[in-house]
Amino acid sequence: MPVSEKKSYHHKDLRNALLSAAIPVLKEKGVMGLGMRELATLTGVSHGAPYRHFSDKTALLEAIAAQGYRQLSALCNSARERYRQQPLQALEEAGIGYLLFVVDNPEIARLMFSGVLSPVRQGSELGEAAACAEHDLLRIIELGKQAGLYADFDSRELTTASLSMVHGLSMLLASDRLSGQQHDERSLRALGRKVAVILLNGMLRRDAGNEER
Amino acid sequence: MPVSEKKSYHHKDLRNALLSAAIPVLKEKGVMGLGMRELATLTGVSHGAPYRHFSDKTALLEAIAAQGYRQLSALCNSARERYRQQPLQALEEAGIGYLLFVVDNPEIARLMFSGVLSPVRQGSELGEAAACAEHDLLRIIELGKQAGLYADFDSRELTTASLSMVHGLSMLLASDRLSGQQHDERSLRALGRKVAVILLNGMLRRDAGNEER
DNA sequence: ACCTGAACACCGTTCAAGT
DNA sequence: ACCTGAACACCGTTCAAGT
Repeated sequence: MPVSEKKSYHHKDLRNALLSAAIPVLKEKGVMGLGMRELATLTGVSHGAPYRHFSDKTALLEAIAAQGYRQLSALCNSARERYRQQPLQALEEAGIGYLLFVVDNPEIARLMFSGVLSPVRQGSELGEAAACAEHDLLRIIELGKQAGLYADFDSRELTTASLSMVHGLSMLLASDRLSGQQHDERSLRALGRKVAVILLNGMLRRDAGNEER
Repeated sequence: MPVSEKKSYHHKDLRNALLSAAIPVLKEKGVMGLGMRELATLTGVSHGAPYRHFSDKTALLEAIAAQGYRQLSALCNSARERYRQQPLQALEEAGIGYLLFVVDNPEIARLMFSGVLSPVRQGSELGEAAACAEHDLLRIIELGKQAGLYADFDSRELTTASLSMVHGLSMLLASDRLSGQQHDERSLRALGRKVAVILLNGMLRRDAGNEER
């Protein structure tokens, strides 16, 4: 029996199969609707099997959230490298990437940000991934700071403000709380840009030739 | 047997008793840890009783979220009336009130904003309360807009930006995602003010004497 | 009108036993 | 090392019956 037929007693990579199976379920029925037993059935395995790979339902959810953070990290790093010489574009691109990710994956974002997954304990896979993503965003802001683009706020304040803005906008969009807003990429990019203008308008120095945009 | 001893067969106001009992449980164990049966026990009633008052666990959670929105409404309206002549102070005060509410009641905020309570169907108690709160915030921004304080953005953009900022900051704080940030009212007000400076700095016109602060 | 208590179908989780 | 299947304690929800 070839690999194509995975009827073998041992499921090749049950761990990843479970994670993959969880995502559509999460999208359709939300966190409260996702069940361990259902996941087992979906991956063609008995209901006890998942516990070889995840100690807990929470552990499974944490693994999914960690994947999400890794996507955010990747996205920040790619924006930073792509616009190495234009820190503002890099920031805007990362912000819009963040926004698109949250809108495309609202349930994963909920997992990451809703706090359902208790106060992230230090050292866990999830904690690592989250801290890493935060740091990757901060690096982008430091880029602009070092280029002397921003007004006299310290980096901490700038990061807090930027993160708050993009995070808030993303979550509002993800929960459909912005009346009459389209969710296609075009509209979202336009909205992101408008909000970015207000934010950057508040962050930038006024004296120099900040006419980069 | 006097009213103090509520051993009577009929619980006087079970509905509100259930809602009150739910809040501390929510704070301690989160949404996933709250059970209908537990709530029944806590209010001294059999496990079937709550279903006379809430068709569903979801209905109970929606009622709690609706209470939260009503608190936000109240807070906006009080800020608007208190600073009727200073639209910026009104906005800042409402924003900080929002922030304090979310930090003090993170689990309720999660209920309100996490989207666990499916796409808010029109006409429900929850939908009404949410729309009302949103509108009350918008009224504050309109106040400043009419006073000609803001730069040439339309009201929609200004509202989106303000709401995103305060909502994002609140949720980040509520889930402890802002490293090394204290949660006492003093620190929170200070943080809120710093972020408000950046935001308003981006929103305000520059020509006139916007030295209100 | 409101509450009780038995009942039902379903969870998450554990664990001896199988391969 | 990994999976099965029975078992356990616990859910949310329903409903006839009580007061």
